Parts: sequence; C-alpha cells; structure tokens
Amino acid sequence: MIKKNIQRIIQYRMCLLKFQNLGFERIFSYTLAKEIGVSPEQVRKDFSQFNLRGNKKAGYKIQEILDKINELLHKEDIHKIVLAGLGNIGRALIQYKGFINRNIQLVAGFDIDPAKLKKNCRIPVFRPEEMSKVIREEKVLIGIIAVPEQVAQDVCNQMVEAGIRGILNFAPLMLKTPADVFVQNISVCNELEALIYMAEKPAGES
Amino acid sequence: MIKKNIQRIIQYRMCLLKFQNLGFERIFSYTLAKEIGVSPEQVRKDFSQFNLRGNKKAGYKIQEILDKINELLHKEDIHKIVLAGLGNIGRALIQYKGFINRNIQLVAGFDIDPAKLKKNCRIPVFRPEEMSKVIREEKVLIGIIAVPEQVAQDVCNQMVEAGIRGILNFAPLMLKTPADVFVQNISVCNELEALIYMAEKPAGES
DNA sequence: ATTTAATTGTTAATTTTTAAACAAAAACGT
DNA sequence: ACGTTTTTGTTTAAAAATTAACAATTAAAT
Repeated sequence: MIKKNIQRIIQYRMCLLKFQNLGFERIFSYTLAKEIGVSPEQVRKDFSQFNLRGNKKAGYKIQEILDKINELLHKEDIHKIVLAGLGNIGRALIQYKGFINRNIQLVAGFDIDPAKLKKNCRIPVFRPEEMSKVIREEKVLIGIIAVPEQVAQDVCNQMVEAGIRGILNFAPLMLKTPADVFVQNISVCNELEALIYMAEKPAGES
Repeated sequence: MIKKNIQRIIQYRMCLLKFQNLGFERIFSYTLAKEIGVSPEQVRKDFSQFNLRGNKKAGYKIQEILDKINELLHKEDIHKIVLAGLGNIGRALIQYKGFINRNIQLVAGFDIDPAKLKKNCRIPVFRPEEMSKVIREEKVLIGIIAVPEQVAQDVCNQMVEAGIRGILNFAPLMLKTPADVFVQNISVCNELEALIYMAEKPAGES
C-alpha cells in the first residue's frame, strides 16, 4: 500500500508551508526530517518515489515541491465530501472552517433528527433518505460517518451504493466495504487508550 | 515500537465485546481476523506476544481474553485526562459521553475565552493559568490539545512541564516533545486528503 | 578555473512486519 | 479408548519498510 507514503507527503506539505511562511525558499532533507520526526533518508526516498526532485548541495525549492505535491494530490480541483450524523462530532465538523483552505468542500450533512436540519445554515442538512440522491447528483466520492454505531454499517452501505469511494469513519466498529472502497478509522478513545498504555509503561521498556 | 500491536489489541477488544454481546463465549483467530481485516496468523501472533492464550481446537474464551486485555490496559484504574481548547473539537470532546465506559475521566478543560468557563457544567473548565496546577494536583498523565496552531506548542510545553506523558494532538503541526512523551496526531483534513488520493486513483494502481 | 564541501538520489543492507508452515494439543465422533 | 480433525502457538520464510552507504553533482570558496 502506498498510503503511508502519501500520509507523510501530506505532512511534508504542512512543514514546507511553515518554512515558506518563515521566509525560506529552500530546505534540506535534514531540516524537514527533523521537523517531522523521520530520517533524512526517508524524506529523500519519499520525494524520490513521487518524483519530487531537489538540487545537490542546494536542497529542495520549497515552492517547486509544494506545487508538485499539490499536483499529486489534485489540489487544482475542489473535492466534495458529505457528512452523515450531526452529533457532537458531526457538528464540530460541519462548523469547521479549515476544509476550504485544503480545497475540500463539505457539500451536505445528513441526520435523522429533523431538529438538525435547519441548525447550521452554511451547509445544507438533509434527511437520510436524500443521501443517495445528493451523492449521485453532486458526484461525491468521499463520505464521513459520524453516526451511532448501530446504524453506521447501514449508512456505509448506502454511501457505497451511491458511489462513495473513501470513508472516514468515526463510529466504533470496523465497517465492511468492497475492497476498492477505502476506509480510514478515527477513534479518539482508542488513541487515548494506546497513549495511556505507552505513557504508563515504565520508561525504556520495549 | 510496540504501539501498532497495542492498537490492534484495542481493536480486538472491540470485536470481542461485539461477539460477546451476540451471545458467543468462544471465538477463533480466523473469525476475529476477518472482522478486523488482518490475517489469522496476525491475531495469534499478537495474542501470543501479550500472553493471551486459547485452547487448541476450541479457540479463545472471549471473557478470558477480555479480562486479560483489560488487565494489560490497566482498565481496573480510572485514567484521568485533560483537554486544552474548547473550540469546535474541544466542545465535541467535552460533551462526549463515551469516555467513562472506557474508564477514561476527563477531569478538566482549559480555555482562554472566559465565556467558555461556565458553558458546560458536567466538566469544569478553567483558565489556562490553572492548567499546571490542575495537572499536578490530579496527577493527570494524558492531555488533549485542541487549541489553535499558534499556541499549540506553548500549551504542549506547559503540559509536559506539569507532568503529562502522552498527548493527543488535534492541532495541525508536529509538536516538539522530549522522547519519553508520546504524541498521537489526529488530523481530519490529512486523513481526508489521503482518502481522496486513494479514492481518485484508478483501481489496481499500486 | 580549481578545489572543496555539502547534499541529493539511488543502491545495498538492515530491520521490522507480516504471512506461511507445521508440530502439538485438545475436542469430538465412532 | 482411539483415531480424526481442527485450531492454536511457534518457528521459519517472505515481504515491506526503514536506514545506511556512497557515488554523482553542484554551489561556494579560494
């Protein structure tokens, strides 16, 4: 899977922007590596894999690498997403203003509770029955699932049926999808439990 | 790093609970593996590493494995956490009711905006100046950072100084911490961008 | 212009992770 | 009771990911 590398590329992008804002035009693999917490060789390898090239002795031109990363990630396009579930997480996401800077457009939310339908005016919220139609009409490829566990698989099935190809899942279960639909799980509790385990372990233990 | 294995153990735990609720008392590595999306050998290896043992031909006793996992994760204790930042994400977290089922106790939130201080009564919200004191007095080991990027490193430093050993970071930057402080980053945008990349790639491409 | 120093990019080696293989053991049927 | 079958647990092998090494090149210094 190429996913791990792409995730690092996305991180490099973040750091490159940071250094660009600090006034730098060039950067070395070593600098980037230290910032992200990987080895310089890793940076060069990742860059090499995606044909992001620098100059010997002069490092990488930040703007040039950023341009190529943006091209790689199709950042010339707007990428539409939908959101199912307007509970605590869903509301946080629908109010989040950072998507558009990344050319991600949240086109619609869906919730079974009619009270949620009008609450947030910036992004329209529909009833679940409308989901397939909206996904199809807007040609949305990515969906966020922030509904209760009990209905998550149902919602997932509907999304896949309607043409969704990637799902960001906040529900605490493993969704079953066809092999060509990618699922990324986010579980705050799981992450916290793993952190707790690491943090409580005596130092130096493998 | 043992972290990947622990994260899988936490996932196994979720599935074991599911099957227990469905009325099963025993489970095979194959079943668990299919559910999580790994190989049966991976399950057996993970279990073996943490001394989670089954019976030949009869599989694993769900309750027994759950008990041992809970012991491994110190689930007999309540684990205290704090939360810095009550923006969109912070509010979602402070209202989240699922922590306590996992023996995680959010003991306090912190925000610079006085308007946030009274808003949620269930969990007390303090001004940032109080953070070190609360962390020390309550002996909190885990912190969540949900503050704007500009102040995230500051907040992180204060947390580390006060004794925090693990940080769940929602701010879009790489925090700098001592080697014995573990950081787990969650970035919805990054995850979405990676999903978009995967989903838009022509099928079958490596 | 020449040399030196420094950094990339690629190849090779190492480490880590995952999968396969198979012996050992235990439940079940006969 | 005995053999058969099934599943674990461990060992061995394979694959993947990371790190190291080093030649090639280029910017800067002399």
